[in-house]
Amino acid sequence: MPRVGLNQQTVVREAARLADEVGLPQLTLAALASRLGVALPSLYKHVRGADALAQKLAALATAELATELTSAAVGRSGTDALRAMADAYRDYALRHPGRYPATQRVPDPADPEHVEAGERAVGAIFAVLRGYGLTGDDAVDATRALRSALHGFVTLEAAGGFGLPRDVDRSYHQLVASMDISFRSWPGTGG
Amino acid sequence: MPRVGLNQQTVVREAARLADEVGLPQLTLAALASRLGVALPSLYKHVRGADALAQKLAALATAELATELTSAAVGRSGTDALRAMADAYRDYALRHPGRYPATQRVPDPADPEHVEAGERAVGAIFAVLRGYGLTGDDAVDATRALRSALHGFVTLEAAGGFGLPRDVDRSYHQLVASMDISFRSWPGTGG
DNA sequence: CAACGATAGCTAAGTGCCTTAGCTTTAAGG
DNA sequence: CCTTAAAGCTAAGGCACTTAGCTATCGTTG
Repeated sequence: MPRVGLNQQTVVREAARLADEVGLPQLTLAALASRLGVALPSLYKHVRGADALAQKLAALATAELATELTSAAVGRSGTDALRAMADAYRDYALRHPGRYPATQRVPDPADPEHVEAGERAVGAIFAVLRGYGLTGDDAVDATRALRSALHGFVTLEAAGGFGLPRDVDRSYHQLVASMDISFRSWPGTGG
Repeated sequence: MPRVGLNQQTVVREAARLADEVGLPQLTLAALASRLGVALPSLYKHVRGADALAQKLAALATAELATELTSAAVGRSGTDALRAMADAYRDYALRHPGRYPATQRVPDPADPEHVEAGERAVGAIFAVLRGYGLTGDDAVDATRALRSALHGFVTLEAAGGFGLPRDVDRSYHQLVASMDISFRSWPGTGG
């Protein structure tokens, strides 16, 4: 029995690939072990268990998403930045149907990389909203609004929740355009 | 062994109650059977299996949500209707943490009541948007935007995704206010 | 180069959940 | 009263997760 030479990173990375292929709910330790060419209990040498794997996968996916959001916004501002970031967000969700839902897990305080990834993702959104002059409580509200809109849209889209034939790309761009208008005259009370 | 006298409706209703108490993922046939005072396989006399139960629960919850949305909007229009409906939406999600995620399941074409419930829910939103003068493709886009925003918000809220101390109620109202503004000058190309 | 120790990976075994098969008994109706 | 549909049961198998304990590999060290 030659050793395969796994470590936590290879296991989590393969879990991410598998999740994208078969869907997050179908990501099972059994399937992952078979994919990696080891017996199921061997995975426990690298990951504490199924829940811990899900958490590490969340950290990985959140970090990836944060990086894509950041790099989409770099060098742009205002409407331009918002559109680029929104497109990057949806692209990631569509390209990674298994990883994306994993990003919804709340960062584990015991995993610094996970926490940092979450902060980076929210920070990227915050930065774009700064370009609209939004700060303080207004920025918090606007960040929540933008996250809600983007997350809600891609979730409903992925779930097949949009039944009508109307072009989904176009609906998304309309949504982003409407958020752009909202941010220009954010209805905050100012505090 | 006295008969308990179950039928599909009592089973599904109890499943809904249980889901709200313990969370949708923890709604298990074993827990439900024990709650109803029967052995687990007895449930199969009333429901085809775990997946069919989830579908019936989705139909129930979707119908309830549709009813609440409709009754919130009745007798109102414009901003007033939008606010009332948005509040009803979030109230339902918060009061029914197990039922609400069940509503995200795509209606089963083989279950007319489920399909009808889904149409009723979307129809309620459509009706409110008609009050903003939105019709045709614009109404489709706006409906998707509103669903995305509301669903995204309550999902993130329920998942504990809003870490900062800023009042969540207020953020929600800001989101709804911004959607209201957007709908007044919907950025559609006109079709 | 040989012995050692850490550990990757294995088999075995137990739990919980879903599902099917087949039996028993209730209770409704002729 | 007797029949019968079906409500509910026990038994048993499958799949997923987890733990315990063993084996063998490989890097390190004497």
